[in-house]
Amino acid sequence: MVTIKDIAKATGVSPSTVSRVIADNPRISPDTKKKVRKAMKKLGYHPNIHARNLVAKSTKAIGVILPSSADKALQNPFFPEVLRGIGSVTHKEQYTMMLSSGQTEEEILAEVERMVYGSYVDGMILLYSRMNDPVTQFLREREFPFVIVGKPYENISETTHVDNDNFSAGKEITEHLIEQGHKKIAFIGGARDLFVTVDREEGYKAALDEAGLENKEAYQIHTEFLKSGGREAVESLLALETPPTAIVISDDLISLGVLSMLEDSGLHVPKDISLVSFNNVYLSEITRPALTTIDIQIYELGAQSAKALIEKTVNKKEPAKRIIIPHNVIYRESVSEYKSE
Amino acid sequence: MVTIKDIAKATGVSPSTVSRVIADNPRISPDTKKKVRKAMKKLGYHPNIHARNLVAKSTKAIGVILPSSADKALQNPFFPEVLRGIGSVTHKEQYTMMLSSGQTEEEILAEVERMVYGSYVDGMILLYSRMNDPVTQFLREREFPFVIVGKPYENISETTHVDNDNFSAGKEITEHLIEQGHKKIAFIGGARDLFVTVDREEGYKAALDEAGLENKEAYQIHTEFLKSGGREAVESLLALETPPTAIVISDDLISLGVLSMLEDSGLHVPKDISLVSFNNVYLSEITRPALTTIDIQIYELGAQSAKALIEKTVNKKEPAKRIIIPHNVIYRESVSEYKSE
DNA sequence: CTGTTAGCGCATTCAC
DNA sequence: GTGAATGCGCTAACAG
Repeated sequence: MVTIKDIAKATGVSPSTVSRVIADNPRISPDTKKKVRKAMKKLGYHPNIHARNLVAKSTKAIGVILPSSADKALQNPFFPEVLRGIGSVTHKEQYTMMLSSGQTEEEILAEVERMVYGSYVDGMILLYSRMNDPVTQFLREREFPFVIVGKPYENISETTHVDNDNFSAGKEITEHLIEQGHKKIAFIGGARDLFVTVDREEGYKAALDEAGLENKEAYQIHTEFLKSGGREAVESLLALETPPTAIVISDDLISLGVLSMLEDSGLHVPKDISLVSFNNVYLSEITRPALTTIDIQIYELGAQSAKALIEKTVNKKEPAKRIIIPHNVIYRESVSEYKSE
Repeated sequence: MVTIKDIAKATGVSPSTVSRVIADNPRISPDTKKKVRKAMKKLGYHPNIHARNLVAKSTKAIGVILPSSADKALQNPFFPEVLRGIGSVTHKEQYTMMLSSGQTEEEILAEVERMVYGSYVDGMILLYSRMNDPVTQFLREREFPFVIVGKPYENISETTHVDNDNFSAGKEITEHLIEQGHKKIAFIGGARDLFVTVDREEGYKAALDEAGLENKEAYQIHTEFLKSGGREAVESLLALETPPTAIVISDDLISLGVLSMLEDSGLHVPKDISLVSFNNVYLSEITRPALTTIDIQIYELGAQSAKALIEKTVNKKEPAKRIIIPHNVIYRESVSEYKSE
């Protein structure tokens, strides 16, 4: 391993000079800078982060916390995509990205504690948001920089987060359905304890209200992201005496399941029933018909969160921010006009 | 920040004793251990990794390299799942996991160099395998510990990797089709420069050969993982004068697209045509019909690779290993018996 | 069984 | 503009 001393010896200057060259200290003569840099390249010098961090107190690393991996939601293509977004800026800023999952909430908390106490990272990005989350609490108490992707449950105004305007998104997409003549519109969402779901649903309701449409309780169902649980719910929805002619679904992944079920029951999308959803994950292009969905710019969600976090870590007094990533409707083939009989 | 000294002072012992307690050195009396540990807990001591690593030369961290993120393949649910597997063992072993993506090959190489030269990590897991990969080459030259998930392109016997027996998997699943009476079986695979694809295809061919079935060139097509490129290919396959009655598809994700296309063309799976694929990603349960697929145990692939890597980093002389994770067929509804006319 | 000493690689005073 | 000295927090000899 080639150290600062080695290159000091090689160039005949002192270690501190080399250190200053690395930091690009303006008080070093251009000549020696050039000389030193040449030697660094020639000998293949690379700074040792541990030594550097030990003294500098900054790790140039951020931690990314995934939801507990017991959570099937992890399978959502959402995550690789945020990770990509985060990675793009950490890379550009020469930051390092530490990933932490954990099967249970306790495991996650333990990892987070280790990371902050052991000074592994300068800040954290939470890829989930839960009520009474011990991790969030811990971070807040220690005043450790963090940002949430999504909507915080508590202290919203004091915690910087990057999110979509899910209410508006829900409203817009529902309005699109209404414009197409639909009047009986259902909503299928994931677990109700997620803000995303709730917000999107509120938007859906608001659109119905504004259009003077009936807001039927029976039209709103909540089901697990994946798997069978939802089957019965959807079936009962279709068995209603006046079944919906269109459905707003809170996540592309759920749409996939619903789509299959529908076709299974002999209902064709969009001929017999229309479908819209959210996220614009690659899946939504592959399905037949391709899904009309809201693009929430997942990549950008990640990139912006990383940017905000890094800002926060370099300037501890950076105020809490709320960053809203714009969304837009991607029109594809899962919606058709409804002609009232 | 509470250091070793603080707790030394608090308990009236020397810093080294505290250090020894941390390392659980057997030559420390149970009494002082207890005393010291109590103080650590009380004062909230947590070791500073940077200090520790600076002297100990081991980072207790591993790097995980994703394929270049330009690659759409990153969207494959395969990745979150391997990550989960890796995370489970890093967590258990108190290791840390650093993630690195990068848009281009050069970016990735740069990150890897930074990681090894800056002694960020003790070893790396590569989640891809490519011909003439500069990263692999670099790691090999520097004799830096790494393991590949998948099959290495060069020096197979000298590089430890964890993989499935994709040849057998391809053979078995094809045999299943043959047992069901199918004689005209096609193969749809991803890019041909991936070993996974090739191996699975070879297995498919071997099964045909053994059964004395014709191995038609026109029955084998290769298409991008996602998107439209494949549409025409599949359509031409169906337009053949004797179209296949069953298709082996190299990845669940591709199956999803093919499935939609098929239903689109009015062909019902499995009534009109049977489908089998690989990976057993959660998607394969959701589709209608649910896919008969090969479970390759992605989670285990990740976990074993992490285990192997950690072993290798603690014992540098650990010989190169090849770890084969068993697969098994998951029978679902995308296959039906073929009754020859 | 425990304390003392030294040093890991680097950034940063303080001198000159 | 540059060098010498100091210390970050910890582990690892070497003593005793």
